[in-house]
Amino acid sequence: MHVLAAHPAAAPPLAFLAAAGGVLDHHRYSTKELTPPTTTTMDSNALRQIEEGFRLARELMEELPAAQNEPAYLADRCHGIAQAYVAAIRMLHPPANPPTHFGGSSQHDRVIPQLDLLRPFLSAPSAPSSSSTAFPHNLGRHQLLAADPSSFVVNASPVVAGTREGGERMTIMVPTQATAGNADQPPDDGYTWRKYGQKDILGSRYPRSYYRCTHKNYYGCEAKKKMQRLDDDPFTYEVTYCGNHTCLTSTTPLLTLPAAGPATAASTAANMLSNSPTGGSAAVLAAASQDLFMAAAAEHSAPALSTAIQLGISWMPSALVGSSAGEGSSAQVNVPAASGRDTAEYPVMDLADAMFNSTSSGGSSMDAIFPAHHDRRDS
DNA sequence: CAGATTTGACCTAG
DNA sequence: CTAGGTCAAATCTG
Repeated sequence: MHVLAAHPAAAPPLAFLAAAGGVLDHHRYSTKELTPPTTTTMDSNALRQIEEGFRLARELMEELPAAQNEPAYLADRCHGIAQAYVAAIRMLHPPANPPTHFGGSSQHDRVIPQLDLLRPFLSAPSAPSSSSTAFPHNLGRHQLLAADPSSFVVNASPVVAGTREGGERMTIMVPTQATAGNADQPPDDGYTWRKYGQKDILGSRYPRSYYRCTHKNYYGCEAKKKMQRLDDDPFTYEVTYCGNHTCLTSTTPLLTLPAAGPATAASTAANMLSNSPTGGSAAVLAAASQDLFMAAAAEHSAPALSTAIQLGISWMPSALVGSSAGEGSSAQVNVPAASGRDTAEYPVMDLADAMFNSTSSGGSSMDAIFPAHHDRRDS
């Protein structure tokens, strides 16, 4: 089964939109190209579990304003939601039926412990209080999800700074993850980057690293970022994003789903949970959880899908929006002006990461998948 | 072996 | 000329 994914050029990841204030344009994120659920024969119990998860998430959304200062309560509620989905995962993808993709054995036992990683987000004191906070729209979702929202600082609004190329540039401060083991890396931002240079910067203790989108050669994606540790805080990276992603990477290229089984997309998302290559990463968990919403919705019905979009991308990031709901909701996302691929239908499934980030068996899959764009010029 | 990273050389705006 | 940004060959890695 193929999910063809016409894709907007620079549309922000869904979770990011929600994180930035729950802004979601349902027209932009049309569901028309979803895989029809009619061909699946999902276990009705699993469906009920998914619906239960949606219901709990909806309740939590409604309670959020009142309960925002009750981290323990929120954590419990989230745990309940998570358990509903975990139950669905188990039904859809029992251990006795190991995945054929993402190359691994079932490790569902890891799911629940990973979910606990969400707790720090829920108990985070508050979101950045600046009412002028603006997020880079080309920022991948994982970064927002991975970073402690209390320390996630957008250092500058979109600027046309004195860079050589001009254009949009946004700088954010991203804390390293103390629990991530490898403190040399800031949280994954959901896109795949290729380092193309490193430079010692005058007056800076740490070198600056230059990255471009891994898929530049396939999509002509001009997105770039620079990362540099702060002199006075080595545990914080200053990340400057330049340009928008025009690739299909973070938010769904076309792909081949696992061929068999009643639970294709959902189980794929489940596999992301189970077989995350960066195992234990809250960012990956969050992404996978989001994708689970999307996947479940894709296999459900259109109305449920709408709900899934609203809930699936909202309930977790809302924790990141934080207690200053009023101010937080004022954060605006500068969705790029619609043009060309910007207006394409936005697929809800987000399995690209699974392909590009979660499997090493792809080999020359890019050639097979994107032959028309194969204009690579460098190694 | 393909793709990612490293790193010195090169380019260019100021 | 200098510093920041990019290129590309060498090297590493899975």
